[in-house]
Amino acid sequence: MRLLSRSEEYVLLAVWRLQGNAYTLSILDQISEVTGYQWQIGAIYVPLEKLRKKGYLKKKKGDPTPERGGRSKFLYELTDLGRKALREIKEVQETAWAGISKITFD
Amino acid sequence: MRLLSRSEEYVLLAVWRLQGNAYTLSILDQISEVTGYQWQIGAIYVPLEKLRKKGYLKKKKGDPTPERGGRSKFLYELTDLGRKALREIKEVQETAWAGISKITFD
DNA sequence: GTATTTGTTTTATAATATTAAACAAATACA
DNA sequence: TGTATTTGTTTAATATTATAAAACAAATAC
Repeated sequence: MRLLSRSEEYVLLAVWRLQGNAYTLSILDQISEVTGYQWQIGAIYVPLEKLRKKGYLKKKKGDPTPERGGRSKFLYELTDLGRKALREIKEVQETAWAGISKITFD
Repeated sequence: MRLLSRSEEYVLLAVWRLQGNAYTLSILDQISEVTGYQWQIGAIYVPLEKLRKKGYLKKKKGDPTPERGGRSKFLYELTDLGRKALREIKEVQETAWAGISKITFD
């Protein structure tokens, strides 16, 4: 049983955080904001598709009536499996980081 | 500016945690324990060397007097740069995960 | 001096990440 | 209409990381 890759983790987290407004570009911006540097779109698209195929994300066509130009979005949302995967990686990370405090770093 | 890869992160953390007894095999065991599945040695050795080359880890020959058979270890320890890298990835992760609670998952 | 133990290093392959560009569909407005 | 603009998705080429298995090295014991 392998861990989620780092980009998979961040994509799932961004989808969770964007609640109902998660699509390729908004996910990209979310992750760039959170990590502090600009991610490229391929870094999102590939794991997105992978997560969908694994059943962690559900993809559906967005509203067909955008207010300005531009094609319609594909929105993503977490499935139960996706939530479970997040829960698991969170636990692993808490174990890995347990005990590390600011003091440790001085 | 890129993030540490996941294996780099876990190797740094293991070295920190093993304080003075961090060498390839003990790091491998630490990470396997923390993540809950058996890692292979190549998954450690490569990032170890990379972290050393980046100046995050210092490598030194272990005591030349092991008690039983077996060659002597190479011990690793964190440098200031390594501690800084850990601090940074910790901050990114705290930002990424901020607000996620048990309730969110129910 | 050779078997056993402990540990490091290499190599081949698979999976992920990165970058850049191509492609698609919607609106606006001449 | 029809073409420019905007917003968004998808593909493709390359580089970097991860995985697995095996080879290599150095120490002790007897």
